[in-house]
Amino acid sequence: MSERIPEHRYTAELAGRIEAKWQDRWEAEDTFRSANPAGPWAEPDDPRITRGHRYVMDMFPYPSGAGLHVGHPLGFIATDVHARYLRTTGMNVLHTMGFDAFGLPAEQYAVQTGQHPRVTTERNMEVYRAQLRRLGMGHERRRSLATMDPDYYRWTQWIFTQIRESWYDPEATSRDGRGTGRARPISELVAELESGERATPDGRPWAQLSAVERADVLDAHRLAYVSAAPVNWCPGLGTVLSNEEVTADGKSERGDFPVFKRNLSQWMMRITAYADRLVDDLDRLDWPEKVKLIQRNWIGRSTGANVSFVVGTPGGTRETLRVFTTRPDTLFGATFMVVAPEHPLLDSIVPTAWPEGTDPAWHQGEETPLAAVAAYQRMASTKSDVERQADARAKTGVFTGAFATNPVNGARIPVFVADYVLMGYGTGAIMAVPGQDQRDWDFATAYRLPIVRTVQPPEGHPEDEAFTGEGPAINSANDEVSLDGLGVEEAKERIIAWLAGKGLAEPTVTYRLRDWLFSRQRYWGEPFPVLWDEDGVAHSVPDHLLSVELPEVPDYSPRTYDPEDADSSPEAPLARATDWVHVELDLGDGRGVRPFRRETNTMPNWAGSCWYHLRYLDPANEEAPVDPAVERYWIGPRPEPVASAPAGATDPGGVDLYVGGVEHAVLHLLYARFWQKVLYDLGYVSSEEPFRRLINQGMVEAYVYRDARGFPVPAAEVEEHPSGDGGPATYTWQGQPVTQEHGKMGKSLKNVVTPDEMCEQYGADTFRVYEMSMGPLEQYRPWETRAVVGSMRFLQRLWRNVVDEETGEVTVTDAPLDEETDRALHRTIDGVRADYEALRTNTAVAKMIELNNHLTKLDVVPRAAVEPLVQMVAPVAPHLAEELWERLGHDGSLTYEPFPQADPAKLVEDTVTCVVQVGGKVRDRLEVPADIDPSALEELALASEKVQAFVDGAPVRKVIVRAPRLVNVVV
RNA sequence: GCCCCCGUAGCCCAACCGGCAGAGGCAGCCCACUUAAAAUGGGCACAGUGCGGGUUCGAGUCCCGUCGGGGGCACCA
Repeated sequence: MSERIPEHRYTAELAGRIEAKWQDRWEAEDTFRSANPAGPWAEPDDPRITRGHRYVMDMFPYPSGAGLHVGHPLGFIATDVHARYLRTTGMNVLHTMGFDAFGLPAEQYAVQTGQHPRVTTERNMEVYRAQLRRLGMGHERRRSLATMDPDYYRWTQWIFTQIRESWYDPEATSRDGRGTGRARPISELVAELESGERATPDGRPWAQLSAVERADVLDAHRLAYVSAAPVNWCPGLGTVLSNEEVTADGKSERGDFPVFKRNLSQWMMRITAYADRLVDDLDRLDWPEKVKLIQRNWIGRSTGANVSFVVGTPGGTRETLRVFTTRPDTLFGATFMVVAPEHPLLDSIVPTAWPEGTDPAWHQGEETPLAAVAAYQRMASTKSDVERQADARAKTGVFTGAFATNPVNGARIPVFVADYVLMGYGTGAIMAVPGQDQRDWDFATAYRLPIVRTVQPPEGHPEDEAFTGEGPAINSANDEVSLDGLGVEEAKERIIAWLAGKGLAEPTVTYRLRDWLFSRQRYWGEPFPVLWDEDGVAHSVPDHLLSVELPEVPDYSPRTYDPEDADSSPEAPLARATDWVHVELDLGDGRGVRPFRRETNTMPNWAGSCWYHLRYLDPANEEAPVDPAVERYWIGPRPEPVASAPAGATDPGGVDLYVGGVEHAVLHLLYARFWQKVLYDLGYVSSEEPFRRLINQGMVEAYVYRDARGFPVPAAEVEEHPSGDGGPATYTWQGQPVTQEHGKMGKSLKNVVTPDEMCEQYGADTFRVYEMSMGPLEQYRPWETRAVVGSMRFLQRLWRNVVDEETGEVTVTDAPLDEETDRALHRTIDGVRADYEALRTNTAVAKMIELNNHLTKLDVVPRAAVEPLVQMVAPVAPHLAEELWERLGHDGSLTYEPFPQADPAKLVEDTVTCVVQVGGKVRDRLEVPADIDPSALEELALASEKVQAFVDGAPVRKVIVRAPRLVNVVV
């Protein structure tokens, strides 16, 4: 250490000592402990219980082997600052941190290093814990959890069992009595089937069904069930994936491997049963509109009607072809129909020969329709979804040889098969209305099919395009009903009513959302609490036998394949643990000890994060995932709905503040909402939503510097050369010019900066202040190490305002504040409180710097000003604040010291500067009493010499007075 | 193709209900301290709000168009 640096200067080194001291102290004193009203940790007498409560939460991290870079803690610091602020208001504040320890990244890292995932994950968690501790996080340690702990996943498995042992009854009254639709125990369904109150699918009495048949009936209702269906198979990851985990271009979200559709038997969760509530309840949440929109798009609710068409078969019988349409009003314009290549009706309606007189262009060069359809199906089946989308422009298809009858006009219309119709949406069949749908128009043009407009396009609408807009119906009448002249909405209502009267249509809602594929063929996840008996019937593991612990296996790495090998099949690593798989158990169902085979799939990593917000509340509870009274206290509905909620909405409950990245807009946030609603329906929780308020923190980006070849160069070694004339700066690396751009922070871009480096060079408090003053929490912002020094200087000045750098003596005076300082102090308190309240930490820091700079200019710093400042700084720079607080002569932590109060009397100025405008332009400024009368002010303004000069004798048309700040003279 | 968000000093960002464009920080320049440099402290300068219209007494703020950046959905019937 250089002897010229004053001994008691606030350097990184001193900051480091202070920070370690207070971190030890907080831990030893359990400073951040919050109180529970009930459950194993009940402390109902804690005075905070009745003073209000706040639950502040972060999306917990994956403990990856790479550790944290400076971008990761941004949200964590923001919630820590907010939670620390809230504690100064006397409230009971819950803020903790856990780990999303299961899942692909942890497993892949373990595979790379050749060690058990538990070992590497434990180690990574230790690194994370140390890094977060070093940043001064006020997390409540006893509430921490990791999803891989058997004590935790015991309850994940328990919840799975609840979901599997339930079914969705759309007729049941909802729990709040305001609507219909609720999950109910499967036992109630069994009772209905047993008593005959509800008929079995084929009408036989329940008692006559075999065990397997009964299981099939129940599986059709269970909220977690096994189904054989086309799923996303990702050979590169060796597992199947949910729709949410596949990107729009058909790659795995993690790893970017190709994904193929394979028909496989997999576990599903019936999230579609909750589609309506998942959409509707978004209105009751205080979430970014963007995230709500993403969820609405993903669920993709669309209302319309199913309409039945009659199709003749080669055997002379008639089949019904049902289509889904959002535009039943255009039915008179339906001139052909299209079914998806996978449509089951194709087996029965395709004739052996082409009908007389059909256009040879429809035959695709095939001798018979059977051959043409088979060839087309073959072609379509070899194309992946991605390829089908890539060919989106060119419409292909073949005539099936079959004709349907348009129910409104009896027209005989041809049925085509084409891959622009998807089996997975609606009914897999459409009525094609080329006049009002551009895709149908394109197809009709290519196949020379008739086009009838049934909505009048406006003038100037191109002749060769479909018209999809609003307009009066035309060409839409038969003997019984006419739509002509009606608008789209009225026309829809009238035609549906007419069709419904004949049993040909019913209003229908369809969704883009599919059921959630819930099984994975990986090792590092929660085992399913499911046993298969010798008949192939699945049974839930009884609750008292949970948890079903992950077995040790000789090789836990999954079997992965050539990423392009679409024909490979998943193979669960747990299947290799044969001793674990085969068990003999008594399920307590009266059938005694029987042999079972354990389910060998594991849950996706989303399972653990679906309910961790509940477990944080009551982590030591061994009777339930969470004590109901504890849940109700912390996250139960509040009396007032959120501000953005529509009239009449009630508060759904949930975490008071949840902060995390927007990348979980679907996935985690959708899945967690679904589980919460099931648990709510079953009566285990009082809150209908997990997260009442959500904020997406922005990403910390970093500058990327590239050389002439375009390769990134180490950002830390780049030199900046400001241009003399105020223009943009230039940059060099080792003397050669390099270009600057924004990018992510990452190893390959050579621009990673870690929080550990920042603590080393500046201290954790400086790092926290810098991150919080870079801009609004939601915003993306570039990291700039050079700029961190500004935050350091602020804390240094604050230190110096209290402590003599040479002697270490406290230098504050007990003299009263001068008027200016007093006003500045109260203005700052008022502003900073509001900023903390609204999570505008960047402007809070600016206000504190301003006050501190003012104090710096005084000869001696008054205690009465600097003590409140230290308190205000505490949420962002907690260690420094604690240290100064102690040196100022206080005992104990200032964590719970009440936030300073602004005196309203000191916020109002005696005199203010009034701006006088002439024609909207500022022409004069007047010092006036703050409570000046508007007419007196007007008089004063008009009397101003400068105003007189600009008015220049012109007649004054109007004077706008906004006392006391503004007068505008209009001439 | 459709939808959403964002454009303010060289850079990161403030600006409440439409009312003086600037709170704070970085970089720059000057000064003090220093043998010198760094660090530190003090001071100074810098934009009329991407662009074009409109509403208004008055627009960074509201409306329309346009350009640029970011994101979501996409043969969804």
